[in-house]
Amino acid sequence: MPKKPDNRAVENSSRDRILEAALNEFAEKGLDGARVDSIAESAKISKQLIYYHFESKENLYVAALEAVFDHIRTAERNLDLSGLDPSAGISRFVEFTFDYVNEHREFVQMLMNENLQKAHYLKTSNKISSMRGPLFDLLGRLIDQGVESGDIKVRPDPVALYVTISSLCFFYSSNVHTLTVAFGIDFQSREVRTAFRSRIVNVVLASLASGALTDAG
Amino acid sequence: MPKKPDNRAVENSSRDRILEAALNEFAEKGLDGARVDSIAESAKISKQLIYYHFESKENLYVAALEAVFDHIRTAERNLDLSGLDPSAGISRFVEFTFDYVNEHREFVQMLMNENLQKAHYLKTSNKISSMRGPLFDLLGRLIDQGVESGDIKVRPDPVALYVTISSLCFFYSSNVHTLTVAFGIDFQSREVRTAFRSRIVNVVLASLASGALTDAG
Amino acid sequence: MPKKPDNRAVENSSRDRILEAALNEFAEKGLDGARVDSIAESAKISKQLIYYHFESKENLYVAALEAVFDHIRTAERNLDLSGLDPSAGISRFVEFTFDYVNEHREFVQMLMNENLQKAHYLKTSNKISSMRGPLFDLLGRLIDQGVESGDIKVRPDPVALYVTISSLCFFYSSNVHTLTVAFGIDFQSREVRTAFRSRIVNVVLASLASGALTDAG
Amino acid sequence: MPKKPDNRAVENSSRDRILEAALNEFAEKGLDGARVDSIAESAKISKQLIYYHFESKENLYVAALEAVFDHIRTAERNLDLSGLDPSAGISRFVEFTFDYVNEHREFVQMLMNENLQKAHYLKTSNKISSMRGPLFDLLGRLIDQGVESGDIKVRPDPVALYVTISSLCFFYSSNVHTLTVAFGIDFQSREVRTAFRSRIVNVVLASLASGALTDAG
DNA sequence: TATGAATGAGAATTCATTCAT
DNA sequence: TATGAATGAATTCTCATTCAT
Repeated sequence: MPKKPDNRAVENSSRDRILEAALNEFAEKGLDGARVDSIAESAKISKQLIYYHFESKENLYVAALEAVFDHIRTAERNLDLSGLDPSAGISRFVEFTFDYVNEHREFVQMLMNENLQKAHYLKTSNKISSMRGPLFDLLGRLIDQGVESGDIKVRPDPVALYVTISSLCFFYSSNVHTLTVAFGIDFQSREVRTAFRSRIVNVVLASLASGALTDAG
Repeated sequence: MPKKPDNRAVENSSRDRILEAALNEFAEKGLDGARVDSIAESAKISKQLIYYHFESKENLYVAALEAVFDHIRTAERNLDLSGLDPSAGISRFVEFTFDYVNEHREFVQMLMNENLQKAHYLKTSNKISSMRGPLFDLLGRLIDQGVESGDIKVRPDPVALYVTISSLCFFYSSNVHTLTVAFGIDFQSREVRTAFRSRIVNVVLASLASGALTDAG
Repeated sequence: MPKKPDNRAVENSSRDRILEAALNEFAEKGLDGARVDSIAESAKISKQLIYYHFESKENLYVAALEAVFDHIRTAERNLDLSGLDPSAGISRFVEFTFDYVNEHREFVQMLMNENLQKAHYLKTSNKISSMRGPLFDLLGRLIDQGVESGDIKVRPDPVALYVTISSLCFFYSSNVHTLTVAFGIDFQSREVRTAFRSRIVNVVLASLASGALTDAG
Repeated sequence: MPKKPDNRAVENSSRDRILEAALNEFAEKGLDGARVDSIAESAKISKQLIYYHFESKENLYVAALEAVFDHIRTAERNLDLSGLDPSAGISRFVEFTFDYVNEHREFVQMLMNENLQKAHYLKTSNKISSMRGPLFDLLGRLIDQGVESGDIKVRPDPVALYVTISSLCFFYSSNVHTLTVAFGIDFQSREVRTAFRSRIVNVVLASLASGALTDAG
């Protein structure tokens, strides 16, 4: 007379389901536009359970925000650049960034939401201690390596490099819709994406080579 | 027996005040977050008057969106690059873009809002016929000129160039808050801004020179 | 073609109707027990109008509390003891108090509610500046008069006298229900009430005469 | 094969803790204002256990009400007036009452709550058979004694006497907060309390002596 | 053109209670 | 006896919109 099978692995805990549903809802609609009812519905639990687990809509939003950062951190930590020369390493780095923001629109949307709210909840959260993540340090090491090996002639400012890469990758993802309307080209299509992806790598490498990103500006 | 004085000038002003207040509110809070009450309050008129002039909150949002595009178009039309060689012209172009997005956060915010809503209202509006604006054509002409004069060795894709410039300028403005949190540097300060502004110019010129932005990618 | 008749006098403003309904509801059920829905229903207006006029349930409670104090103050001011000798004046005073608390259960209930909440809202309200009301001063004058005329042998402490009268009158009204259960007598009936009313007068006069209420205790 | 240890002593304690916590909560907040969650928290047990022991919030309220009456009955039964002459006996009686209501605010609060609800649950409870308690009978005997001995000239109505004493003592405790606000005197302080305590004794004795409390009124 | 009063539909949140273990 | 998870039914409050003038 066996008890219920242990299907814990199969059906996520309802807390997890709530968080996942919330993430989608908040990413798409923002804090104000999101509806607790609709989160409950997609998580297939009663609305009240949300309050049981998360206390308030705002708290849930913060939890979703933290989840999104958790995820990207893990992905970043798994990025392995060992064995690549500086230039290849930076290329890989750019590609990783471009792919991540294009495959994880929720992350991009949450970050946009946060910026629209002047980073209000990011500042609040003490779980998102450092927003930079491990990749920034990686970038620093690549620069050091490149300068040492002579591959990089002029040492770029790491922040400038990081922001440049972020700008080029993030904007493509965050502004797909207006770009698509503006140019009548489908920026979500594989072709356009691929073309921009490699151009961005080129732009970054050209900037490094030219010394455009030095500290002095 | 004409009784009503011709107070069109006065009447107009209340409509304008509403639009201005709405623009601020929508830019900061988005369509969902914005409150009609709060718009009425900052415009110092009754809520009803908003409905008299604009019919609905949604309409008012569209009007604000159109106003924002109206404004940038006018600014773009006033940009005079005559007498500048291609490289200087493109530099000026980049600087204009950078300055505009940093001085007109409402524009940036409205565009972010639109992207979060998959450009829903931009697609709808028939007043915002072309989103590209006059500058895109200007850019085309600069490229032609440069290629002809030999200043530009490899003809870049105009869309790629435009998107690159936009990415670098827009992201800086749209993500100021998270950047500030991430790096503990005040990205709104004049110094940091100036440094990034000239670096962006450099990046664009280096990209052009290196042929990173050709059609082929 | 006459417009609607001016029936303002007949049908109270809806704000007044809300306040009246609220007073009844809060008196009977307390702040927590009261239901905004039920207030709206008895006032025959939409629930939302309550928020339009009073902002919150709590605010409405305070308004009701203030109304109740407004009312008793007016009644007190209309009490005319001129021409009565001290003893008759004090008798009249006691009777007035007894009658008021028995005819205005809402007042008694609101005061009980406040005491259960440690006078939280009474302390908050700045409209209920002085809780003592004009009667306390009147009592002081009666005492002075009586002492001067020799009718009152030992000067009583005015606070002690006031509290004694209040105790005897208020308790009868506030505890009618438990008294009725305890003694199987209907304390709300005219007979019982009348009997207690005159006994209370006697008790107060006896206390005064005996010097039981002097300052020293 | 008895496995369960006899932990009745331990088990009991959680039931008692619930009851104690409930009593405090109900006394302070009333039936409507009380929160089951908050009772569970202060009793340091799970909310479910409350339902296990008491079935419903209402039941728990009744249990708390009964507990409060249980307690005062026990205290009353322990009051020993033997060996005191009628006047001293009545004084002691008054003092006991005054002290009890001032030291047991929960009792006072529960009674106020009941009166606000028109004694609804008092009527219901069959455990609180007689609300009068043993003291009322004691009072009757004191009167008989006093009349017989000649100490009391005019036989007072026992109910009138009881209600008079209750009024004076109970009101002081039930209305401490509003009195404190009204007169700017701390009615909870030992000094004020002591002064009122002895004045109340005086008032009662004066009333008895004067015949103010006879049946006829 | 302008407003104060009023409302319907919804939204977040609360809370007593039950379920499964 | 004990608990954490879960829920139905309210309940307060919000907000875009309309009505009457």
